[in-house]
Amino acid sequence: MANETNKITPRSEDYSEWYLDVIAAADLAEYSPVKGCMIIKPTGYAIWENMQKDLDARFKEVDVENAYFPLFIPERFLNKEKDHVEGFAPEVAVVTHAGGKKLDEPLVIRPTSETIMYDTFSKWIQSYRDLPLLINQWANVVRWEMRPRLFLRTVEFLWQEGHTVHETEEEADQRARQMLEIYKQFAEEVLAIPVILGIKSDSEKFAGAFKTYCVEAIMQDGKALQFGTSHHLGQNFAKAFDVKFLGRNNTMEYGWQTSWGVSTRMIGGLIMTHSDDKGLVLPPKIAGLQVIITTIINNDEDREAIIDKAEEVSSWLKEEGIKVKIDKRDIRPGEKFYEWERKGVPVRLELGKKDLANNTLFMARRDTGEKTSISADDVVVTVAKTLEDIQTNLFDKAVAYRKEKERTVDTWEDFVKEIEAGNFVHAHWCGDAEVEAQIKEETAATIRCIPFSQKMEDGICIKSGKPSKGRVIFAKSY
RNA sequence: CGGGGCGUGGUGUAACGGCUAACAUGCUUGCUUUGGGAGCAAGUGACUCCGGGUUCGAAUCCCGGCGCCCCGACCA
Repeated sequence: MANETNKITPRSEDYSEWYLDVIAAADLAEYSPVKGCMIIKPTGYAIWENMQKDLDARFKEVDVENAYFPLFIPERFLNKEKDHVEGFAPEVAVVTHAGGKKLDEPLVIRPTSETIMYDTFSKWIQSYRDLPLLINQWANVVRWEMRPRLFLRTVEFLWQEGHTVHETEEEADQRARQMLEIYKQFAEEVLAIPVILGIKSDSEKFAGAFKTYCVEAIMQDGKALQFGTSHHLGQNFAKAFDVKFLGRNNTMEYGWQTSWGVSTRMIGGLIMTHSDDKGLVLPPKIAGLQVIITTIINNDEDREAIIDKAEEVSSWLKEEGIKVKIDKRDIRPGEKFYEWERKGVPVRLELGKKDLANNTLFMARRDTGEKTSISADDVVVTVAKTLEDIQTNLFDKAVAYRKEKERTVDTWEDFVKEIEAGNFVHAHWCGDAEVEAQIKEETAATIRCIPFSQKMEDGICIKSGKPSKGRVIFAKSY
């Protein structure tokens, strides 16, 4: 472990250090020898697996199927869509040599798979009867980013990318928004992260997209995190890759496409939303381990009885589908408590001589730190209810926090002040990209999204003074 | 690529240009312990990142490398 003393910098002192300390203390990940790449350790990967499992089930419910496409993309594929190549050119890794010789055509390591998938889709699709085509892929992608940050921005990352083809523009748009909604539900129900849905301004749009919808979340330092995106690609890629079909009226038409994805970045968001200065805090629904039973053994006579009881309680909980483990290591209790706290296990049950005598267990919850003695007979019900409580409490806390950080301003002075203070600011914007760029230049704030919840109201742009029809959300972001 | 910081036992740190490079922690062994990071004892462990220079003398000062971290531009 990077930091054996496991001291965590308080959030108030240095947010970045706090974030890295939590990751180290919970043993989630570390940087690899290849700069910018990340090694995800078992503890961290377990979280990813849980995310995959839950999302996969949600995708299947809306008829999306999994497939896998190659890691390598012929360079010419990328060049076919103008905005796409311009957007990704600076950050792609290219293989020029293989098999001991120079390749005739360089191979790009996928930064995303639109191009290679759509080349294939064009062969799969003949008529409107082949539509909609709904494909998802779990994969790694590589983007040579300038500055890495564990989970939030690494050179190689794991993600899920969904790609669909539709007969009509409306259907594609609907699908893009449907997947966005699924991300929202997943974020809020499972990760307990409240999110805002909206559409990106042109300058923040995905390279090659017609519209980019997004899911934005707010972290404990007030910065925004793009949690996920869903793009309505229009016919841009279809035209570039010849994704055509014979329509109902017997004419050839280009498909309407979408793509959508979430990545290991979500783990970063999870950490920054819930964790505290003692370490990781995991919502029960995503925790690899929901309950840890720590034995407290004073002398050898009690050892067997305590362990037996722990095993018994553990089996009751397992029967209810609760993920539980017993820590019977022969070390002092405090050491165990601190360790599981750092790792974010939602509920800790302590079992010692006194509990055995009273037929009780001592229960501590990670989110509030609250400790109570509970009856061993009711342990299953109590723990199940507590897990639910923790899930709800974490979400409510995050919602309250977001509310606290949201501001509505009408003057440039207030805008600058609130952005400085690390808030999410609702403000009028005239829609001019140059004004947007100027605001970014002066305050480091970007338009996170034009929220779906935007109320249409006349106003004047905070920067240019020109008329505006509604407020957009500005914030500093990761 | 720019700005800042830092390289000393496994880890975290200390040491005015001057004694055998110190302290904490870890690890090993033994005993005693166990309801919030235990105690005692003995042991283990560092060419002070590399290369040069200044000096009677360098972890310390100078020059040059290399590496790491943070901040910014870029981004899921």
